[in-house]
Amino acid sequence: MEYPFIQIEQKWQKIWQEKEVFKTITDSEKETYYVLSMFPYPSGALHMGHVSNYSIGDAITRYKKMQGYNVMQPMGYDAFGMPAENYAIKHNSHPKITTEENIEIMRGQFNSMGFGLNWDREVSTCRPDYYRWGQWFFKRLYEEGLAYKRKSFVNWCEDCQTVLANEQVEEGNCWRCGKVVRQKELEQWFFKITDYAEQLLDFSGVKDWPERVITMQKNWIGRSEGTRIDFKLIENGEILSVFTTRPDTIFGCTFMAIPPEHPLVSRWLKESDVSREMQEFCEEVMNEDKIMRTAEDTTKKGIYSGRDCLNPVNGAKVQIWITNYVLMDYGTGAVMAVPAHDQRDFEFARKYNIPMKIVIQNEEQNLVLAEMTEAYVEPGILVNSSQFDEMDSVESKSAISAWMSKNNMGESTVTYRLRDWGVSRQRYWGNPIPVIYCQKCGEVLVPDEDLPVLLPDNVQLGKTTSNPLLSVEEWVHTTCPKCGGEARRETDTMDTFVDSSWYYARYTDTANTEEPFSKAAADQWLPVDQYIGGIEHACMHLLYARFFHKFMRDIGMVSCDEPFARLLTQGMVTKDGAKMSKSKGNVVDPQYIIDRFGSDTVRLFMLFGSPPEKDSEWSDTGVKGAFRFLNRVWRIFDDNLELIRDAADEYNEANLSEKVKQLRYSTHFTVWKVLHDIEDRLQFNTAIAAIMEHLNNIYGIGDAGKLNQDEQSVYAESCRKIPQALYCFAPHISEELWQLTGNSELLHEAGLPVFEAKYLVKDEITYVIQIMGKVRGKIEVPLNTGIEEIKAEALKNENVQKHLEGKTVKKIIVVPNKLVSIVAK
RNA sequence: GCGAAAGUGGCGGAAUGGUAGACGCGCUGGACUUAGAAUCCAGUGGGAGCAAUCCUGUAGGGGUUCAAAUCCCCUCUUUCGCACCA
Repeated sequence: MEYPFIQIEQKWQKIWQEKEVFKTITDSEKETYYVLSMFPYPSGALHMGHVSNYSIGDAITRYKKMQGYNVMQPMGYDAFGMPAENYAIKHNSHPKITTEENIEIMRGQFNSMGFGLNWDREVSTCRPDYYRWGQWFFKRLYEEGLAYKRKSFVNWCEDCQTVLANEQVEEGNCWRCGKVVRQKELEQWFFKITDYAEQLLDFSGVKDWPERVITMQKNWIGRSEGTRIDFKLIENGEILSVFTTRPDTIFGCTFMAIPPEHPLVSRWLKESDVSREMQEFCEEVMNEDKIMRTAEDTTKKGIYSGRDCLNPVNGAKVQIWITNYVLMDYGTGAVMAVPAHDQRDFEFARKYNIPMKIVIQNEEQNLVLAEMTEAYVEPGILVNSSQFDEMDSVESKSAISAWMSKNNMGESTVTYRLRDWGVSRQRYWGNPIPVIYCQKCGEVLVPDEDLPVLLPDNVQLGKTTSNPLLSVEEWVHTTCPKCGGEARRETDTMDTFVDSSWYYARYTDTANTEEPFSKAAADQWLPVDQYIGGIEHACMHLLYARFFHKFMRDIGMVSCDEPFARLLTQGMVTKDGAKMSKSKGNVVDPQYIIDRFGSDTVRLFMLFGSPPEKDSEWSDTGVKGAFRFLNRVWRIFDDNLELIRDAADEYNEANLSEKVKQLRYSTHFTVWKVLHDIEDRLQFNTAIAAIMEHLNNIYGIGDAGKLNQDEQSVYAESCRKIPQALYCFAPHISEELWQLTGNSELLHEAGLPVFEAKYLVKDEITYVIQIMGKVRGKIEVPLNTGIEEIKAEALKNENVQKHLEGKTVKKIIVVPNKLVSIVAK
């Protein structure tokens, strides 16, 4: 017989809803706790990854509820984005319709899982009441000088007349028509996240983030101290700046390397005397994959631009080469090449017969150009460097920088790998950028009272050239808010990362129609106490959200420095060792599993399978195992209900058998273990394992009816603790059993289970005896036995004596309550 | 290529310097049953042995330590990210 999970789950979901258990309490004296799982893209159905992720959030929510916190666990939808638009183009539908349909389905699935979500606070980024405030934020960023426009390259398919995302480019070709993708320069909007680079490197405001996420973000930001050096073009004296971390090698600079994207190059390409080879070279390099281009083992190539500049320190003439190994996005987009002391420059110079010059000598002073097979990149002594000769190269860096600064040749500077955040998207299904272009007034922001700029419904998807919104003539044509004259709307929409950069704050005050959220609501709830989501967001989403948060703080909207106090990066759900995906055909539909085994079983399996931050492997038989366990729990209660419900709390210690005393130890140990694993380690799999082990111990007692009355009390207690211990992982069955055993309050009101420390104390301690690191025996000694006595006891052990024969004991190490290690030779 | 992490039985995993393999799956044997399913009990890294016990074993190689899955170095493999996927 299977336990009646369908009735039980429906019953409790209804009760939680009717009693509004998971609504936040207003004006509460209780301390708040904000649990947030990354909101899903409404793809149409929950997948196992969602179920796994949200089971973690719900377990934490229920734990904190039991602890008495005023908990908020909201849910919403990251509803803008490319998939909905692509789907609409393919199926000739509208993203608004399909998205809302999908949201309906997903909400139903969330409810059938019984998650304790605060549905009053649902957000969906594609609804005007949400995206209105995204536009509002764009304006505030603009006003603070943190939103600006500049030219930038995009993937462009000439055939489809459209901009392609990186994932739509397959081996350099368009995913739809297969034609080659080119780089096209467009005016684009950027957020100046680099202004916050220094603050984003500071993680002192977070309480508990995985060290690896912090490391990844630090590397992503990539702070680098160095020197800006200004070279002058010979032809017109124009300044070409480079950034270098090796100013000590400046006297060894023999050429200049710049990428084809460099503004100087675009200018030269337009001049009449430009060579065909140079044009072709630039074209070719610009369309190469950027990751491959910077790869160390990629063949370096370049072409002499025909222009030269002057090395400011010695007036040497330096050729300017256009190359494939320098990126426009980093530093100043130009590199002073010192082939003798940089490996990439070395390879390049050898290939094109560019001269080299040694300016740093090794300790033996025996570096000779002709014999070098690779660049000398180690520190050394400066040579051929004028007044800096004989200086230590490391020390010379600051000296040379200072000297150049004094003589207006450059200065010390800090550069970041982090680039400004390009937010322009030439797509329909996104948040319109609230800017109007007027012939007279130029770039004008849409006034706050006119927000939101509504996304028009009647767009011609897939049939337009370039930007979809351009097809809606009546929408594009508008009047200038300043002069009332004819004007056009910006037709770019915003990156969906903008929407997800502040949603956590909107949840605190979703009903607000005057502002994104009130300061009071934000102060009550922020920062998010526990944020849960995938590691794949380590650099982008999490960094963008931190940037937004710091900006919101700077304009007085929030008080704290960080959006997410604690972060848990959960693993993905795999099957047959691979990520579940339609293309691999290894997708398991959660709904089917919920219908067959119930939400409690699915949750229990997902949480038991692996620790939350690791990937978990789906297993059909494993799910049955989780189901079997819940049935075993149910059966113990079903078989012994009167006994468990009615047994007296008090009992006479003298009448307990050793076996029952061990059961009592198991009860209290299990409670301790569950609390410890959740509270201190967020490791649910071992907490669940402990409950399973305890249940095995209960089964080990056999027929409870045969126990004496005092023993039955202990037995009853061992069962009564289970609903409280299991509540976070399998809440429905736990509530049912709790009620069946005579309790009228709900489990979150009952609070966390308690254990008694006195029952965790064992009077005999087992010591493992090691000789030279190998286990040779075990001894049982009474608690608090002295160290000398333990040593003596260990040496008496028969097997130990056997292994000590012919050896001398040099040292005995005693680790209290654990082991004795004997060193003998 | 660069950055980050992971690698333990047939499988998911436990142990974060101190008895490797808790717990679950699977498998094997037994009980119950006309039979099957379900359930319950027992066993289960590999090797030797009747047994006590011994040897071996945490991707591979080296090191630190009385003691290493755990710390350090090198190699290999897998996963995530690389800025227009969310």
